[in-house]
Amino acid sequence: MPKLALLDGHSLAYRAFYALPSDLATPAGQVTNAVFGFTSMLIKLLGDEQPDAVAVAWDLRGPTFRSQKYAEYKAQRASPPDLFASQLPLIREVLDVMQISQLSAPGFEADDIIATLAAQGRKEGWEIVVVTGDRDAFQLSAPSTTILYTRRGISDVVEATPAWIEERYGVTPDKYVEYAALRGDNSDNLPGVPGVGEKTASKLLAEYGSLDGIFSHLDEHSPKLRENLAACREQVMLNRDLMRLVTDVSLPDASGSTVDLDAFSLGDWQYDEIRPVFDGLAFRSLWERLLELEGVADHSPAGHTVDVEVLSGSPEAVAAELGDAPRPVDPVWDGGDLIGLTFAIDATTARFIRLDDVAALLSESDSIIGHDTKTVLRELATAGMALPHVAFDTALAAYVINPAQRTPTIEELAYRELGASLEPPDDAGAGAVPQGAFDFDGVATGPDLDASGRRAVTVARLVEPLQAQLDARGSRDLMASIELPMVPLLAVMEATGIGVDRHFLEDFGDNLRRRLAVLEEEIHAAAGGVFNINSTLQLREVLFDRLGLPVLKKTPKGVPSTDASVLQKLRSEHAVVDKLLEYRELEKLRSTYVDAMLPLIEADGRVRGKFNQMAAATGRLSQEQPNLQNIPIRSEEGRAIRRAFVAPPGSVFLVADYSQIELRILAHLSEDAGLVEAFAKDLDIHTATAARINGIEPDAVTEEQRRRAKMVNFGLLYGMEAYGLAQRLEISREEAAEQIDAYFSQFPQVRDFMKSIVADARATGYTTTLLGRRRYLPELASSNFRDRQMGERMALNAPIQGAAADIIKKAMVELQAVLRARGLAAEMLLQIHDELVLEVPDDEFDEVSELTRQVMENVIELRVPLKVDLGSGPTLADTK
DNA sequence: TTTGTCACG
DNA sequence: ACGTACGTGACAAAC
Repeated sequence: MPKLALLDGHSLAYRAFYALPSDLATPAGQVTNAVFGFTSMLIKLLGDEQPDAVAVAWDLRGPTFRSQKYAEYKAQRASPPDLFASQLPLIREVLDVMQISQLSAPGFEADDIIATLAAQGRKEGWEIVVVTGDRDAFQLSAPSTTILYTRRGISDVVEATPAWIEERYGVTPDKYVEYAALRGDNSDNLPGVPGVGEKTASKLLAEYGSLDGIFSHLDEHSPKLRENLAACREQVMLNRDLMRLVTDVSLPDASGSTVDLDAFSLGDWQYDEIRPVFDGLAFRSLWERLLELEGVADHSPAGHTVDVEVLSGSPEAVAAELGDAPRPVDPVWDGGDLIGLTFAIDATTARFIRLDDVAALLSESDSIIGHDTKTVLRELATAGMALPHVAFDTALAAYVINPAQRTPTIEELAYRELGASLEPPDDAGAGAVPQGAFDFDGVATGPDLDASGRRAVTVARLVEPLQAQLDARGSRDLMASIELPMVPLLAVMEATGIGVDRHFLEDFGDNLRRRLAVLEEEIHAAAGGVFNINSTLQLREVLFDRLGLPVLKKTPKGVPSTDASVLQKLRSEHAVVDKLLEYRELEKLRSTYVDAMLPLIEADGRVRGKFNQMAAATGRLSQEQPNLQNIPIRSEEGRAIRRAFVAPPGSVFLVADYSQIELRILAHLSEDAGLVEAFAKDLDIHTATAARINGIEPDAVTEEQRRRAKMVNFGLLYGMEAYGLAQRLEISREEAAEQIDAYFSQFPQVRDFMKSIVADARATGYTTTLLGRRRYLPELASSNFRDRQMGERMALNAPIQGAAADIIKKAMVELQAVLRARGLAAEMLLQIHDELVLEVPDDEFDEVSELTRQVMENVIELRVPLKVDLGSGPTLADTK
């Protein structure tokens, strides 16, 4: 028996609207609670009831036969809130894209349409399921017609069978209308008989069988009831007529009096059309539920079961089966160790290769594709194995496509790009496991190889759509010639690490602790009591309440700040402030650079941080555990930490840093004559800037003038305003504004460039670097002034900081190629944004120094020369 | 997990 | 009246 599901659109949408929170919304701010709830109910219905055909009936605005018969019908109803009305077109869109028929008829309500279709369907041998939040539909209940009634919310659905209705209301479905007519319906503005509620109505109907029976035996009722019934007779009869659903509504596309119910059959869903609609509504979980419905596997690109075999045999035989590179791989981990790689063979097959055999399978002439390949390559490098090229990396591609987003997992990417639901790995034992992996009871256990195979296959499928997006953004080259070659290089750098003098660090830590103990005691004495100096809460109390120092600045939360800029200004107010500044400095060194570093030193005396290639929105690298990009250098005390980083005997550190690379990029991009000339002449840029701002000769520039010009120069790169400059220079806002005005009048092309950068970013929604790296700036379109201003500053900075990142990455790739081509043993260890640190054997020093400078200075041709300063020494403290 | 602070470019 | 210079990672405290 075919099954037809009939839905009351408004009724269900309304239930959803009030059942779900109105903060359910798309990122763009469209509230979607009704759409979500409706769609959720629809998907549940499709799964639970498995109907063959579905139709949704809608009420139309305007008069109905009911309102014409009875002007008060639903007259008390307020018009629905805008938030609800605005969602109805979205529900219709969802239904349209799912090819579900929608019906309405002028002068009738959705219920009438449903009653008509149900009556016809029953005649034609369909099983009917009516889904509604309106009790009027109970009159349709029959053995072959189930009413799914949403009692409350969207999940409390009851199957209103004839038995259930009789049990609940004491009447059979065919008497329900008369029962309801007696009782009335407040929501439809139909008054019932006073004194007649649920109990009396069902009792009367049970006794007299019908309204006619009740009214023809009026004398048998109690005087009060008799009076009320008599008075309401007209109203009750009217109620009955209005509540009785019409079963012969003439519907559009009807041939004669009947509709082709087969036309409501569910069609083949076009997932590529449905997905954008669900994506637009941010319906991620609903999309996944949709995919889980029966019949979906055939349409789901990565939903195939991937057959994974644990391959044994000679590496040559495996290589033959794997075919030509590049090879899609997924790493298999067990307890933190890489135990092998799964290679995708085709759309339904993959092979797991143990790590021991991988070595014979992958050489420097091979290439792989994968998701976050650096993690794998680092392990291979650590094991001393040759590293293959990386032909594509899906995680890295996602980063280049949009560097502001958190790096997606392979599952997220599969969902986003392929509309494929990729099951996360099962718990141990669920899928195929590596051969020989058994637990104590002899049950196979270990990493899920099926899941690994699915990931490897998915990686291969993702290349094309991601590459297309890279192409569309003009980022193909950036990806191919910079980001991808960086992967094996960074893997080697991570595996190499840097030498640390543990004993020096421990001694330095002891020294710090002694001095901190003294300072702590002195600070407690000055404060008149013991407190935790590291607690800003407690320190605030001491400084501003107990000692009564003035509050100069507040934190974003509105409480007094105790940061270094505040303490600096309070030095003259109280002797404890100097001690606090010193305490803070030493405590930072102790906690972050001594105590945190010591446990990271590995057995061979080196620390191995991880470079993050997909973190910074500008294209920079970052580093963690430990982060060696922020080792102190500015203060004398902090610089001492650098003595802990040591080159092995027979080698030295070579430090090569770009001089003023960001200002040079600004000169190049703005083509400002003054700036370009200053760099062409290799002048001290801050002195030259000061000379021009002040209209004097460079020789006449004072220290203070240079300091101010330097601040202006740096501030420019960040979209500084007068307020910020004033704060940093500790001058008045007016003076700061004058400095900035003077700068822009001397360097007018810089001003024009900055204006055009922001204008372009506003027009396109993104910025682009010299080498094709995009950064999207949705903040520029924000309705919030502060966010918009932030967006403008980011727009100014991103092309400059990003270009610098592009340039040094390109230099690293080229330098590595040259070093390896020449068979040199020198290794890159660190990249600190505009600086490279290499470890160079003494006998290679001259050659590597010259190569490094050559490569870095000539990696790209700008309107101004790139300049590299070199330093070297046995520790990082003495490389200047 | 968030906040405040501070190290770097 | 607000907040006020870009980009990171790490620590300690406090929730």
